[in-house]
Amino acid sequence: MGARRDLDRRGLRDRVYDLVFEMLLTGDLPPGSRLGIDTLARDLGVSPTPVREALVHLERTGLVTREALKGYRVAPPLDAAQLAELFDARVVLETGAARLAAARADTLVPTLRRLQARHEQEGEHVIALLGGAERVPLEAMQAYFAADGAFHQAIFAASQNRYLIDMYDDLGAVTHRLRQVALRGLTDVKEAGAEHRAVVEAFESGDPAAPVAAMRRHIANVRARSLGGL
Amino acid sequence: MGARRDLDRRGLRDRVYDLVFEMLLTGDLPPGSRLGIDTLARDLGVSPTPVREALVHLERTGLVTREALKGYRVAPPLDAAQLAELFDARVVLETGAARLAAARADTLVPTLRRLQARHEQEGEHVIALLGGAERVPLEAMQAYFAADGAFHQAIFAASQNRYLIDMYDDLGAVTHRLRQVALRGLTDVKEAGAEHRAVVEAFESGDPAAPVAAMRRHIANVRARSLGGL
DNA sequence: CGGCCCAAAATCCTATAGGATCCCGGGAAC
DNA sequence: GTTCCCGGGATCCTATAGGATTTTGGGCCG
Repeated sequence: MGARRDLDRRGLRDRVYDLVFEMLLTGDLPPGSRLGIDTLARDLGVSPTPVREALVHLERTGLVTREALKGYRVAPPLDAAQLAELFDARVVLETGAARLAAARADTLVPTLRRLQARHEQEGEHVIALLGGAERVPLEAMQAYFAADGAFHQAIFAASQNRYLIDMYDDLGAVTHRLRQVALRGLTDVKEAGAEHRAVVEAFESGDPAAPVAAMRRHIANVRARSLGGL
Repeated sequence: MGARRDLDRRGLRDRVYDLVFEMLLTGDLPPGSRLGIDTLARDLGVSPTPVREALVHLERTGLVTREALKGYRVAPPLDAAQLAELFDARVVLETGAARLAAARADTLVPTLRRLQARHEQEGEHVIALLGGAERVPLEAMQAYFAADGAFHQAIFAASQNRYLIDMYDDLGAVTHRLRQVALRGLTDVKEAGAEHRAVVEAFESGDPAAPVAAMRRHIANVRARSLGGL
């Protein structure tokens, strides 16, 4: 009941928000499909009111869209233009965060080394599974992406800038959706690992401009690999 | 009644959002003061339900804060750390937008010239009023800030990146709050005008890196002038 | 056979009511 | 005198009901 109490403590609206958020990230909901308020309320066993508020909250994340008096829908898939803009925005944020984080490279580098090791480990795991079966289990992929995300988030954390961190989190929700569509080739695991290593070494170099350049190259390569697969 | 119909068309919740948003931007609400849902509903003549949803929407802008089961409050004033982070984030976004906008300098420069002229005009207006009376009318100040904002927003518009634009708008709400506290000296009107001119010329130069550098200097100077006044 | 109109169902939106929680002030116990 | 407890008031949160709007399906007209 302690758990129940914690949930009550955050309010039912926040719980509904988390639930719907997860539903959207799993991706089993086709983009553009309706998110009926009453339907959601029935499925979740709550009244429409907290569902409405959770959807208002989700609307600002870009995961759902709203048309007044017409209801909510799962956000449509990203078109080519949005994809390009998304990567441009990521370059801006990630290079900016790298520039700020460079001032705290000494404390950042050990963390980065650890996360990079985890990232490569998960990558090798994926490669091993890839050789065996023809479909990699979802869990392994999620672990790999989580390790990749942790690496980037560590740099933002080191920037110690709450506004950049918030903006990156917002983009992260959209980015996650991207992975469902343009599942970038699993063959880029080695390259991504090498680029992460280059980023770490750039932080070690002491040159403040080096991490910025390394990160810019990394995102550009991710972009090329993602769009190339289309 | 056409207007009434348009308002109905957007939903009462959106209207309440706009109203509360304006209330917050005028700044007559002391930071940290409570935003009671029932109180707001009574003042606006609506039921608590749309007020609640408008506040959920506002929560994600950073203008109001929420404590579960305790209610909403006007966001507390920005402390020194937040101020520093805010300017760092602005540098990241504005230099990034300038880098992207540089590719479309030819169409951007005429617009910037026009907005810069308007900015300087409003600036001279403020200076003239400053010489006459001891307090500059609020309208003149708002016109000056609006011209300043339009200049920066034009660069973001030229970046043609909806994510950067959205992020800048979000920061804009917080930035506006800053002006109420750290009303940066009116004496910086001339300097700001010169810096804007430098930005325009940097776009004209054809060097993609020039606008980035000019914008970085501009924000750094704004920061110095703002924080110096404290 | 295609297009238009209208009515019914579904859905959204707002209002209201009741239960749960937090805050505050008074009184008793140590 | 201080601390603890507790009861009333205010506020938030969720549930439910009713009005307004959109959508859909059938029938009618051209």
